Amino acid sequence: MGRKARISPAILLLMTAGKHHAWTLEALQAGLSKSGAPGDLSSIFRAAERLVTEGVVVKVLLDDGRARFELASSHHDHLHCTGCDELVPIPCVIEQTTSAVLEAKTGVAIGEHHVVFSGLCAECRAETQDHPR
Amino acid sequence: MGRKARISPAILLLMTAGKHHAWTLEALQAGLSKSGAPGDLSSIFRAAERLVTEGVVVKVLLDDGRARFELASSHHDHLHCTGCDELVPIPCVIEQTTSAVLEAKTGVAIGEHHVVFSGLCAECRAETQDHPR
DNA sequence: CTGGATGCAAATGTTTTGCAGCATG
DNA sequence: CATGCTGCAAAACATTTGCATCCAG
Repeated sequence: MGRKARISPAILLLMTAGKHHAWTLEALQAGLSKSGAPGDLSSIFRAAERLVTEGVVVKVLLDDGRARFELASSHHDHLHCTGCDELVPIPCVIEQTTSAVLEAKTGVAIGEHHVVFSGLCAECRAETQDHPR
Repeated sequence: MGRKARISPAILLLMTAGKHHAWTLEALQAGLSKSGAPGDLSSIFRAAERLVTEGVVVKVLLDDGRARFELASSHHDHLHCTGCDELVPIPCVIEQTTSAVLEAKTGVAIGEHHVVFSGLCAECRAETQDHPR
């Protein structure tokens, strides 16, 4: 085989550590760097994509233009704090029947859904008060 | 004031015409061009942003990396056909209580939510069968 | 040796900004 | 003749790819 794949395992380690729920490529790079495993964004990108292909990790595309990677697990939706940028997992809010009804109504075969609630977490609200403008 | 703003009204005209529900910048450019009002993407971009600021239009960020603009109206969610790339409006699927419960549980002050169902519409499913690979 | 992983650099795709010109009022 | 919209060009951003290299087996 090839060189001992340093990045992929390190990514999984980071994610398992649980500091964040979802990681941008830059966050991964920063985290890896701290762990003494610096790496190029492209390498991290490829490792992350590899993990996605393997089904170990899923890619979450937020509408802020940056993708996040998180450990694959049962489906859930997300809550995005626009202040600290943290992505918090929440139980899926779409009932199974909802998709079925939509399919019946629209004729569109629904494959998946993405739900993102956005707002400010308690901490960020406090900070906002400190710096009103 | 400045030159008669050609683009903004033309955009609204296009959107009102109702050919699509949501328009990417390129779709707007193509549509305007057909209407005899060619324009630069940057101008269209600025006009669209202006309309957003005025509250006439809203920007919808899909996770395919391209923003869409649509006429502002009552809140609704979306159904995205990944085949023809059309964005279909659907009634909001998030109950008011859902957000409230989430706020209570997480402490996050929820400002808004984005729900996008994705799949293949009937037409695109048919085409897919024609071209299995 | 061989194949996969890595780093660096460059290409991509889209959005955004800088800047000078010009039409409209 | 001032305002602000426009077009062209280039910057900004995040992602993605090309390519030569390197290392474990």
